[in-house]
Amino acid sequence: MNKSISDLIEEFIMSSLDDDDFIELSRNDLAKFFSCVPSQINYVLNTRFTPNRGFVIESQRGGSGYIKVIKMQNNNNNFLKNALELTHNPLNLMQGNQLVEEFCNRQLLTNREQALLKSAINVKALNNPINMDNVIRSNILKQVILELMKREDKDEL
Amino acid sequence: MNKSISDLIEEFIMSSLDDDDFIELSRNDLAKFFSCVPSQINYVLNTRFTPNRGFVIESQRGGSGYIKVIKMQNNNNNFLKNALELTHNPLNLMQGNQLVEEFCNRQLLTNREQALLKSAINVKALNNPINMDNVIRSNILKQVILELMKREDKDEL
DNA sequence: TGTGATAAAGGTCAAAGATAGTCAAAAGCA
DNA sequence: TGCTTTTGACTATCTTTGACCTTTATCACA
Repeated sequence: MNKSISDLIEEFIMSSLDDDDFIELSRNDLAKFFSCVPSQINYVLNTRFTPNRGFVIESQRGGSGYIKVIKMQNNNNNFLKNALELTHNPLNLMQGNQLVEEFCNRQLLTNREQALLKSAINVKALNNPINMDNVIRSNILKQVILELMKREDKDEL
Repeated sequence: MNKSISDLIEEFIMSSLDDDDFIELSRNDLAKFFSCVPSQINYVLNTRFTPNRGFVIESQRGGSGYIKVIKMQNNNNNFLKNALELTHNPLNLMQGNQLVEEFCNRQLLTNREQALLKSAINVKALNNPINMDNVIRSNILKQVILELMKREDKDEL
């Protein structure tokens, strides 16, 4: 696959996080390194290092400013509760997929289950005449989360 | 018989799939290569690389977008083929659940997967203002079936 | 020492660019 | 004449870019 600059920046940050729970970076330097405009760094952070995927961003402006990308800890109980909160609002395809991926990362779903659920919430599945995709998607995920909470520690995965 | 451009495009994609289970291609490049309009690629994909013939298409728009043509592994399973037929019509809750149970009986889904999918198609999940539940339910199951046909694995993590 | 100006970060948002999808009319052909 | 193929206008989605905005550290200087 032809990788976009955003993909490369994502990989770079991701691999920097291999060893540590967080990294601190300079938006301007990173932009220079990848020969892109600084705001593209924000684009990557906003679309790829989201809470749904288990990341938190902290930053400071001004002289000696920085951006800190933090990998969240694995506490699945809170995670399920938070996830349930998320389903109170409509979720677009990307947000829905990210949530499912995060379930998988946290070993709450197998890869196969991940793939099946992504199919269940994809555009073709939910395509409907009144454009309620995002609402239905979050309803579906809410029910799935409730099911997961119900079964937790009943099955061994 | 005189071959149409669509036939040639079909052959090209087909032979690209000889060695691999999937290929990724650029709609615009392929259209340029065959000196046709981009939408003709969609025509070929829609008429020749259908689920019935054992293919699934995935794609992404925007910068560094792509089209992925995937050879299904499991498309000889007659039960799955029949199930796919069923999803061409709306399915009510009972019919949907029965279908999922039948998958489980035939060892195409684990018990956990069964429970998750039943959650995904239950009344609360699909509740929507214009009562299209049954249509959406069958769309969801169609996508799940295609995913199952695509995969040959039983389970893993 | 307090403070206000300035420079050096990072943030936001919308436009432009790059792909792919849809649909129906036109063209071709059996 | 009726089905299949070809075309292109319009739409949807993702990425890249840049102008403009906000925040903060620091330094000059009263």
